[in-house]
Amino acid sequence: MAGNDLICNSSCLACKLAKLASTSSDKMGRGKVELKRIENATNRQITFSKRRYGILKKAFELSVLCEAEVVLLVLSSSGHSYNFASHNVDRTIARYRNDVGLPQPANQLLNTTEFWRCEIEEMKRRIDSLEASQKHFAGEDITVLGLGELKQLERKVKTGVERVRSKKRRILSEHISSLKQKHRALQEENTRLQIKLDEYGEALRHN
Amino acid sequence: MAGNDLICNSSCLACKLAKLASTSSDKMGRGKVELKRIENATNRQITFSKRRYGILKKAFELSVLCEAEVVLLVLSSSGHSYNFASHNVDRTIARYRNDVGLPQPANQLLNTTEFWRCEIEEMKRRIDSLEASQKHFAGEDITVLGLGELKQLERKVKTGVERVRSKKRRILSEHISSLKQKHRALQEENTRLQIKLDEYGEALRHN
DNA sequence: ATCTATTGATAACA
DNA sequence: TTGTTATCAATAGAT
Repeated sequence: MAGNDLICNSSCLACKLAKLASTSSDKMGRGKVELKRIENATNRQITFSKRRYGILKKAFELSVLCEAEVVLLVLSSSGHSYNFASHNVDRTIARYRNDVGLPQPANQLLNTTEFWRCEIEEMKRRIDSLEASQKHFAGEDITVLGLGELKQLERKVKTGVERVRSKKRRILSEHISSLKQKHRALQEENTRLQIKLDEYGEALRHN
Repeated sequence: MAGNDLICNSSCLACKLAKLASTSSDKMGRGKVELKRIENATNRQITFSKRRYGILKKAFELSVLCEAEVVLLVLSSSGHSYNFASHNVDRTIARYRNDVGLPQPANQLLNTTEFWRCEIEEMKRRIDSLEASQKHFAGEDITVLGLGELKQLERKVKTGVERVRSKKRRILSEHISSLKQKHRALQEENTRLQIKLDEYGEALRHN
């Protein structure tokens, strides 16, 4: 719920979008696309270009067709910024603030700034290292690794595969046995019905 | 041209949209719709609702798929406001201003505390997700995964193993061939030395 | 960038 | 308004 508030401040329609993320998958074009971060950087960039154009067009159309005041800001993860404004960015932002109710700025806590800087630096390092080993698990960017590291990595990844496989097998076999059980139940039901039917026919013949 | 500047501040892709207005007409759904204000108020309202939902969805998808920071503000002509923000409206606006090179309005500049909060929250989330998938790669904590996710994971991990193995093989074979080469070199050296030695012995005998 | 097979969005209608 | 459907638009993957 708190998460939704972050995503949507004044329109509850937007809140539904958050739910969409977990339930529906996005299919478009030739393939299926899960509604989650596109991992391949190249594809992500291409999709970004295409969809960015698409949504800017939509924003423009909405403003023209429905006489609405629209601002769209898009910042890529690489830092580029793109925007559309039907009227004027600042004016629309001002209006939006007015509608939402101006949040008054809080005092700046200069004392903690340095602390947070460190905190953030640390987190960034952690993210970098995690991303690196993530890639290594997938066999990417392993040029930098030496033979010892490779051996260690191989061991880890191998047990990973084993565990994933056994888990998958277990799920599948559970699925299968549940199906078998259902099948058995249906067969029994069938037999029962057949007996009833036979009895009925017998009764009819005796009349 | 001046009109285009109003519509698009930093992205020239958006400028093309203005040209679209005069050249192409928008067809969608059952009928044709000219790209101009819908005169019928009822239809305008209906279209506004539907397209508003559509574009909010697009904004959401763009932010998720491409890891972009997106803000969409829509103000209807009747004064209602709707918005979507992938992260936080104020933060994104601040970044946008920074990118475009505009000075931050004073009240926003002071609000950096909130900005850092968001930043840190985001990093924490990223770390959590990375740690989770890290564990998944190693076959830990995979109880939470469904069959589909397991299959996907298996595929990734399998290619990971393959790549790590082939890299290891390559390193080993390079190592081996370098050893062989050294061995060959030593053998040649040996032969040369032997010849010298023989010549030397020969010379001695003749004296 | 350009081209299609597919899926998505939506105008009109109910 | 909410849903349905016929059509056109957007776009994922391939080139």
